[in-house]
Amino acid sequence: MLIRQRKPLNRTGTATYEKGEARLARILDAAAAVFMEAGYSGLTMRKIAERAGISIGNLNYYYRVKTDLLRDLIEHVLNPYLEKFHERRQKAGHSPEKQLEAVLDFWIEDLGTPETTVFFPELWAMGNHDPYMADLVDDLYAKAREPLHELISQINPTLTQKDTERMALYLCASMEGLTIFAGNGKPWAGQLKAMRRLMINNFMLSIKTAKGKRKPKQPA
Amino acid sequence: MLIRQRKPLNRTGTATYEKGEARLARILDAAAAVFMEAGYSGLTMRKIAERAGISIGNLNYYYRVKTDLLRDLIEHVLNPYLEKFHERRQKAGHSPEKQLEAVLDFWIEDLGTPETTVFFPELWAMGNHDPYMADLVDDLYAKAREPLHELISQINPTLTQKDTERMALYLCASMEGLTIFAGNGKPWAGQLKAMRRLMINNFMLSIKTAKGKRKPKQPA
DNA sequence: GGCATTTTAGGACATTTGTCCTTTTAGGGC
DNA sequence: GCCCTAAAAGGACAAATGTCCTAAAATGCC
Repeated sequence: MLIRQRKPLNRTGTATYEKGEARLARILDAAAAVFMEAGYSGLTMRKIAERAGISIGNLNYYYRVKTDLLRDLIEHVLNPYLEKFHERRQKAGHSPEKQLEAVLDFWIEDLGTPETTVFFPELWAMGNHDPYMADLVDDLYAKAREPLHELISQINPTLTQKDTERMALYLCASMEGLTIFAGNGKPWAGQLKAMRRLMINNFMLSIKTAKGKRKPKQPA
Repeated sequence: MLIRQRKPLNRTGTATYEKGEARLARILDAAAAVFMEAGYSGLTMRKIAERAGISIGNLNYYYRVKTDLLRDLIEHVLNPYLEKFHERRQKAGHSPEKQLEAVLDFWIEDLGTPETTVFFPELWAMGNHDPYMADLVDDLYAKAREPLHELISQINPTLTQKDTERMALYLCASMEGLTIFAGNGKPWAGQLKAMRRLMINNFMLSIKTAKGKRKPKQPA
């Protein structure tokens, strides 16, 4: 009797041929599209398959379980953000003030895109019920705040480490919160630019006027 | 032949006897509990019935369709917020500055509760796929911003209507965004009070230093 | 060109879920 | 105490959904 070995269990989200590789990317694109339209609760394997133009059986060949697909999907959508942020920061090579303004500018501008407007609130909600998602989101934001942290510290060197972190979190939270009100299709979407100016001005003011307790001795 | 009339179609979320009234409240409580634990995607009629200690048939007697239950649930959870906000504002009867600080204080404090931390992100996500929910959330925030609007205008009367609205939105968005990072169980939950101080200080600074274009003539 | 492996399709199955129906029990008005 | 309606239970059903299985088709390698 032949003991038929099932498909290797760890075969999930991988392909060997180029064709499979391309299909994999299409699947994740399709999943992202469905996710944006219908949200997490409306994300079904059949909708993804239909969107990708393949059969359920084929989709199941690439992703045996839905959770694996979901995780790959999140990474597939999230990764470009960190890249974009990093690259954008490099470009603004002026003073710390100008650099920070450039980063914030980009951040707030991005929050007006349909992808960000829809995707992130969904992530926040998922994070409340799924520890894995919570960790993923926390990591992403921690990395996104790093440039803020560094630049704030340069603009106002008297701030302690903790104060700088809090200031960065303040900026981050304020901008992310704006998504709900001035994101794509939201009631205040038309005033996103005005809000951006208002926020960045106030951020700069807050950073510069914050009185730090750090000794003014500069170690390096 | 007797034409058997079905249960009246508009019979949804109402009860005639006191017993039914109490059951109705228990159902919404149970629904809220399930919603908080499992999110919208995990909210099923059977879970609600089990949580409320009744049968699915009985639950279906009160709510024939799930959407009706969901809408009542949202209202059931949202209504207390506006009441609490209104009542809190009355209490702080000092200067506009003190009043505003009191309102913001309460707002940020509330965002640390489990209910708010879990419930609102879920609403934001739902608002992206359900126009009804989007309207509901927008209305709620519009009402919640009214006190801010009024107090900001008193603190800095040189601001135009539009500038005042934007400033109110800025505060609102910043605070709501903090939910994701310093809400109940979040990584920064322990520093919620510090963040509250930081934010309110900066809010006050922003309001006072904002240079308005309004003519200083006071119409009334 | 043949062959092993990947890729694809289609069907099938158990479970879950919203909704409905019928029957039984309880409550209030007369 | 009777009767009509409300309240409650339990079962049932169709649709949706995640997962699995098998067979066919495509693909790269020798």
